[in-house]
Amino acid sequence: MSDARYNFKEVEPRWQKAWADADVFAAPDTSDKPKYYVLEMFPYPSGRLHMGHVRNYTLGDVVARFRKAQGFNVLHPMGWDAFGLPAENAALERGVHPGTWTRQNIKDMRAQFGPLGLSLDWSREISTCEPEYYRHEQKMFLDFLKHGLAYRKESWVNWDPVENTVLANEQVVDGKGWRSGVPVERRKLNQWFLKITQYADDLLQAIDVLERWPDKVRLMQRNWIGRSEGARLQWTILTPDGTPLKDKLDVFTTRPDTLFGASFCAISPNHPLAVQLAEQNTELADFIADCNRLGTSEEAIEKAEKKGFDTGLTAQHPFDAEWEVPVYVANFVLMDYGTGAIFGCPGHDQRDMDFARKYGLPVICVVAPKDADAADFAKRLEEGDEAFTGDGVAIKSEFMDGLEVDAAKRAAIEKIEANKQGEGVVQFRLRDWGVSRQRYWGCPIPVIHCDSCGAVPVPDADLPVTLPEDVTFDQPGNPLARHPTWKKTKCPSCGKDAERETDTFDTFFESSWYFARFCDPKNESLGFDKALADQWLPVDQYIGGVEHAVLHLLYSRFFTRALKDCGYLSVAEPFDGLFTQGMVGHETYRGEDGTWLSPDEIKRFDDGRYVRLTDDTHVHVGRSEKMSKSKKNTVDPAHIIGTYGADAARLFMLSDSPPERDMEWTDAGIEGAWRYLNRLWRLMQDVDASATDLPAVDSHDEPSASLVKAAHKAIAQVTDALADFRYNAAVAHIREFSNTIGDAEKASAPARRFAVETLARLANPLMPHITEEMWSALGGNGLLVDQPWPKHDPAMLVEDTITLAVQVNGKMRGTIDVAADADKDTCEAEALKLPTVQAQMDGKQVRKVIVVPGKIVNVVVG
RNA sequence: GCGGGUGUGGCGGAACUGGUAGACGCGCCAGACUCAAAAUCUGGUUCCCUUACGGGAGUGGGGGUUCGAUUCCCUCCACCCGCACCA
Repeated sequence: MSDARYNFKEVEPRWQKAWADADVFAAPDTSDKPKYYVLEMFPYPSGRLHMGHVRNYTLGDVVARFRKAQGFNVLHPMGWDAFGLPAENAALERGVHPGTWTRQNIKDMRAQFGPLGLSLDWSREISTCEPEYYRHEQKMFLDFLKHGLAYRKESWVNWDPVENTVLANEQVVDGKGWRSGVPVERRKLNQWFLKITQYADDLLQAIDVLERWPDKVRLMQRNWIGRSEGARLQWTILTPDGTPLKDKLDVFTTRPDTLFGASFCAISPNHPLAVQLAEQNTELADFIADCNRLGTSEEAIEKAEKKGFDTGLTAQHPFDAEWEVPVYVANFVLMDYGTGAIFGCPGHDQRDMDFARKYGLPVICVVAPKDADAADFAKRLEEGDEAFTGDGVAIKSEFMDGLEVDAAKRAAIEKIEANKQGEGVVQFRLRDWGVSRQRYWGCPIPVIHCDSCGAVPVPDADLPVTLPEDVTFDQPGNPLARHPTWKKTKCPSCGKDAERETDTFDTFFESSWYFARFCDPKNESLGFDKALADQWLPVDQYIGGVEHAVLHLLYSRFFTRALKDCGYLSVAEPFDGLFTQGMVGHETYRGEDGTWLSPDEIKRFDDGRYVRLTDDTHVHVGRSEKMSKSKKNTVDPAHIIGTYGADAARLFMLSDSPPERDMEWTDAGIEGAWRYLNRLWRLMQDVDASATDLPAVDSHDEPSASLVKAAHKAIAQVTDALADFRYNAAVAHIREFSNTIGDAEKASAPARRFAVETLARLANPLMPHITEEMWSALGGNGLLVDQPWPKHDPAMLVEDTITLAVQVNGKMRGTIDVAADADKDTCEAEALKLPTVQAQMDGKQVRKVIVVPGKIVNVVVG
């Protein structure tokens, strides 16, 4: 009699050691097998693994183990996204150096990874905060400079007043910093930019090719890139006394067809013309200052009134020199989009309509629905407050009259181009990626500023530019900027005294190419060897949270293209398949005073009431929300794994919900998973390991035959489910199969042994430790992790007799058992014999009988 | 406001190209074992009527197509997510 309970504490570490000793997860660069690159978004080394990590890496591990068994040469690496602000905050709070803090966290987290039993190739581990890593991205940046893909310019930026640094557009969410959560301010700074807009069209079009990406993410990227077709046209600006300004006003529009409905022009408060006018006009200067003070937060925009300031200038209509419209500075015109100037057509743009009504500007209808009475429609529109933005035909528009919107647009653009007043253009919402950050714990930007030569690249021979260790965090601001000596250097070009760039790269810089570094992680002279990158890339299956849909995932797509154009590698798309997993949540609890309570501060009664342990007061139970410290609903993975083991944690995570959906962590769920492991354990102990002589399926031994058939069915079902990320369904099929084995008491010993062995093999990617133990107990050769994936025999799925559903008028009335190849007449006759069918036919006639072979018999009566 | 997604028992969720709705699990109920508990095992568990046999209703609401709809079409509702003064 062996142990009644499965002892994971002994079993799991033993197999982890066996895998490590045999080095089974190392990915050789040369192999006969086809490659398969599985990657999960690498973690920031916070020091603590959380449940979100466990879910992410478990999902990736299932992919990796399944593909390995299917005969692929699997690359499944792990590393650390090690630069970032939390390290500096730790330095500030505890006086520990960011490097020391980060490296200790990496050590701690690596230790926490061990008990999970993941199939990782640790020989490829990388850490982005080490010069061995970031020196290569300094080189890449210099190559981008040479290829015109990086530039420096002064511009308005998003300034996070808490993090004391600039943020990229993608890092501003609802007008707030993505990490600090405080409203960003606008500042004008000199910044380094990467020319992501150069690839806007390609990044957009190639989304169509990313068929193995979630539609949601593809859509988000499409919207973010925001392509719109329209025209740019130049308006001549006249001063109040009628003299034209030297510079014409460049305006972007998507509706050139509505030009004859123009009633004003408006420019952004930050438009050069506005700034210039404000120099002589304090009222305008105050207005501009007012606009800039306004936050960009959601509420601020919502509440903000559309305000304009009449400059007194007028703009000459492009198609009619006699026609002049007023020029406003308006708070709703963005300097960041288009040209920072618009023409207003109140009849066909709601915002322009609101503006026109407020400032008493004319409303001219120039598009009417095809079937409407044009004059009547125009009258109502021009008297009302609603703009018409639908499709229709141009009216009161001279040469465009009668044309539908699209045709009118083309005609307008033709005319504008013929008149040399502008041209048809494609405008993107996407902005260039600002990568300068005024922080210490990041990769130094390898540039030297010289008074005579300007910004000079650091020569290749002087790379890497490493971070100084002796920095202080006793005051706000960038420690690099106030370091006494670090920035002092000589100009590589003229040799005079010069200063280093003290900004560092955005942390998304490191994560934009790490997947390529894993292909050749030890390369000292290059970021990676081109041949190796070409061999392993693209990543076949990438897995991570949807929160990076337009951050990391877009930057990486751009970066890979830029690297390609600089000759680093050959692929343009880094991630062939993407899977975005849901969050791990937990119920939340609040006391009567509103404070959050953790699960161990409350007590649940059988009747469903919850009270606070300290004083028995009522506890409000909230819905499941993403685990967070502030809501006190976190569950520590280390504690769970210590109590139930990695396999139980993995099983629960995989079985509870489909992987793309949010899941709720519950005690009952993990308990249930743990019970199942013990069930597997007992199942295994009932098997005679020596019964290896599985006979051919014999109809005289029905119990054995059906068990073997069930095994083949399970192989087919589990294989399909694993192949398309239906892991919860895979678990259901595995459990169903174990129920079948448990019930098959009359099956022969060889049949039972075969079934349990098959079960172990199918469950291996999900529960690698206990299945390895089962394999070994059944006398399997070598390690289960090295075994090929089982194949089902299609002949085994064919049944002799089948059960057909019988309906009367579409309602289920019973079932019949017939031979699998029974003809329609037989099925019909059998169905009509059913008493429940007869009862329904009382006094009625059979109109017809529909027999769908193998599916259903439907008797239509009436 | 624009765009997208989701809606199935007490709960998480199954259901291939329209064909036995509720697989699998959680929870719950009953029983076995036990002095007792835990663990385990057996049976039950969509709702309503019925001792049972059986019948009726049922996949967010309403309508449609079909012999047959969770699945296809129209419409409405609720919730979630993304973007948001984008010219």
